[in-house]
Amino acid sequence: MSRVPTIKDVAERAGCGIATVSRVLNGTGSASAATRERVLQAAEALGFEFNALGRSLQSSSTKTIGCVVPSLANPVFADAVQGAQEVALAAGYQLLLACSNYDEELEFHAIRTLLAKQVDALVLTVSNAEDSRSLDLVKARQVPCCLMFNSATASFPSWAVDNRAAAASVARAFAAAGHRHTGFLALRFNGSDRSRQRYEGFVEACRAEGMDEPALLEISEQEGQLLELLDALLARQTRLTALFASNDLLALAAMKAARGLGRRVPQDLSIAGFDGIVTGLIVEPNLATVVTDPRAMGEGATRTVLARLAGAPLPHVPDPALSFEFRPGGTLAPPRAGTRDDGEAATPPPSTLQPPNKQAFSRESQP
Amino acid sequence: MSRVPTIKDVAERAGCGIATVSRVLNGTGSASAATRERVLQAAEALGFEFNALGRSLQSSSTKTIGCVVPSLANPVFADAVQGAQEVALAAGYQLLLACSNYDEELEFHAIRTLLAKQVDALVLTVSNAEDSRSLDLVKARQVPCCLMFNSATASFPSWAVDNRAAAASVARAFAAAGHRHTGFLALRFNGSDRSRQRYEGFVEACRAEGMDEPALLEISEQEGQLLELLDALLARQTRLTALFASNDLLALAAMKAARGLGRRVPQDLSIAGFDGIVTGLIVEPNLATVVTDPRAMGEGATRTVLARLAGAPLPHVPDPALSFEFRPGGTLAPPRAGTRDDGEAATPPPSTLQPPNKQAFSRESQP
DNA sequence: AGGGTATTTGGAAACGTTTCCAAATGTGTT
DNA sequence: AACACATTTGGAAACGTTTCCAAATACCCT
Repeated sequence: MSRVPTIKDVAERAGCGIATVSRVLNGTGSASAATRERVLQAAEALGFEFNALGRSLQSSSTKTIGCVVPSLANPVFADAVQGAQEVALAAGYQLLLACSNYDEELEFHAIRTLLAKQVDALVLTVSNAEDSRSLDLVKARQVPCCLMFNSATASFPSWAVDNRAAAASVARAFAAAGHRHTGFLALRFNGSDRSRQRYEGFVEACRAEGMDEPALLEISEQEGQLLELLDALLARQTRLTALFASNDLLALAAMKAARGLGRRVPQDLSIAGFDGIVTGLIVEPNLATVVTDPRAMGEGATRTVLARLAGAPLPHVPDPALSFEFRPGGTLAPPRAGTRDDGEAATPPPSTLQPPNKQAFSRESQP
Repeated sequence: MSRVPTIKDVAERAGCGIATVSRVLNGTGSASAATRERVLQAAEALGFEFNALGRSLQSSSTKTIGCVVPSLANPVFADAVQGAQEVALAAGYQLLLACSNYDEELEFHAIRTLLAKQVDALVLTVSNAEDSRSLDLVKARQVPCCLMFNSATASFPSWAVDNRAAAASVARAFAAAGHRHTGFLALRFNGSDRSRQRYEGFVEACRAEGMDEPALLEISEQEGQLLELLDALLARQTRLTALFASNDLLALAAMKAARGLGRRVPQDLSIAGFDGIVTGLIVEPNLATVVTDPRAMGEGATRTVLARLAGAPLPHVPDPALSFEFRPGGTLAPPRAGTRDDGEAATPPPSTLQPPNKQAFSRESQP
């Protein structure tokens, strides 16, 4: 029942002042061999551990980094957080994690709480980086902050992919395969500026390629019935020959739904995703997608804020326009002749790009 | 450049004492309408927010729950953490997250740090719950703690499945299909007591079913070449007709490797996994597996510690022996006649169990 | 032995809060 | 006008550290 020992208890037991204990245990300042020994002994005997609260209050550094992502259910963010966590750990920091669930209100609240807890820095993926109460708050508080996935802003650096350019590469792949009637599939559009940017880039590139304006298939908030909603949505879209989903999870769900409706992938409907999650390489045929490296983003963003904290030169942020790679896959093929409405012969899908990544499993783990 | 305002600044601006500010802003104790107004005004003007360090130091409560899992790369843990996070948030707590990377040393260090940061409680998945330095430390510190995935111990409750019983159900399914030569596939065995328990349960049940002693296929530490190692491993095991992987991720990898070796699944090799991750329902054929609910475990474990903190009656922990369900799948079928070495006719796989969960996608999210 | 320097030591302030307690102010009653 | 009593208020202690600074002690040299 004895409460957790404090430095005072150690001092008393060692018969010295608390200042001495602090110096000995922290290895700062000098102490005679005799006292050092007594202090060490006392600390050991009591099982003493410093209370980080007192320390942080005094030093105004918590060795903690706040991290906010929309959700961990998407492996993209789980990987990023994992990367962030590892980098933080290596530098002696810990991660205070919050999930915003794609809700701007929750996001704001989470960041406020993290700031109240005096995190030394923030690593965030926000709902809308360009106009964000959350980021305004961060700016006002002057806490080092780096974004992930969001595009960089005037105030904050970011480790991200150029979503517009990446989406354009999908549009070009669709065009090269001979598609004209395409669709863009998004889930809860307004919780994610990334998704909107992908849509914009896709529309623009489709236009540039002389394709029809893509249909926007948006699924709203409802939880728990994604497959049903997709069924309904796809059943209505009979002209589409190619579908670009704003992420791989959605693409895989669409694939399943389409097949449930009796539409073969890719013969009746080509599908491309975004992110390059490993599941896309497990399904048959492999999912065509834009491959990104979420783990690297989490690591990078964390290294960036750590460098700012250390006053060290900031690490080089890779060019977002070069941080992705379109990966062809069996889900993307020319439309069948019957569904094509232009006169050209079917073009084979581009095959100049790298084969599916053999190492993709390398980071997997076990329960 | 002005530093973050403290309660003292507010008091000064409002022309009152800090005690009054504290009372007004916390809504505790009384204050005249006039002062209340002045305080509110001053706080607003300065953009004041309480510093949680000072508060926690005084109240000895940080409203923070420490959480340690082996890794977020496995969706099982990502889901559990997500669940824990949501439950914590709803109760006004935040999650301080650490990943142990299946390393007992890292695990211990993480928990020590969390304790130093004065977390109010812990939610953990440890390497080995029965004999754990980490848990000894937790016990010594008397911090409320609940496990996830690990089996409950004398000292700590847990939200988990009965790994032995679950593994036995796989053995029975193999037996019912007519398999005799089976194998158990594990990755880094000694980082996970769950994996060991599954092995034990599997071996025991195989014995009870009169099958051959299962081959143990263990993959050691090396990162970055899982598929290659699997290839080598499987190439050597030609007698096996059925393989039980200690988790779905591994099962899916094995499936891919087997196919790469020209062995058809399930005709040449049946495969079963563990966890019931959604990817198993996306691949063709669907992965036979033991379905669990990791999110519920994260939520439950967190509710358990929250109840202890609140002095409320602890929530009922579901029976681990009933917290899983074997799900048949196309990857598990009777062995081909040629590979069978007993005289019996092939038994069709059990079909009494529920169909694959249609709602499995319901919790997915987007980037 | 005495003076000087180098080392060791502990008291006290500070970090930002909450809360106890006593003082001050306000209200109502005779 | 005096009193009892309720409300409002602020000073001060406490939470557990680190660190400044001055005091105390040790050591060396003449």
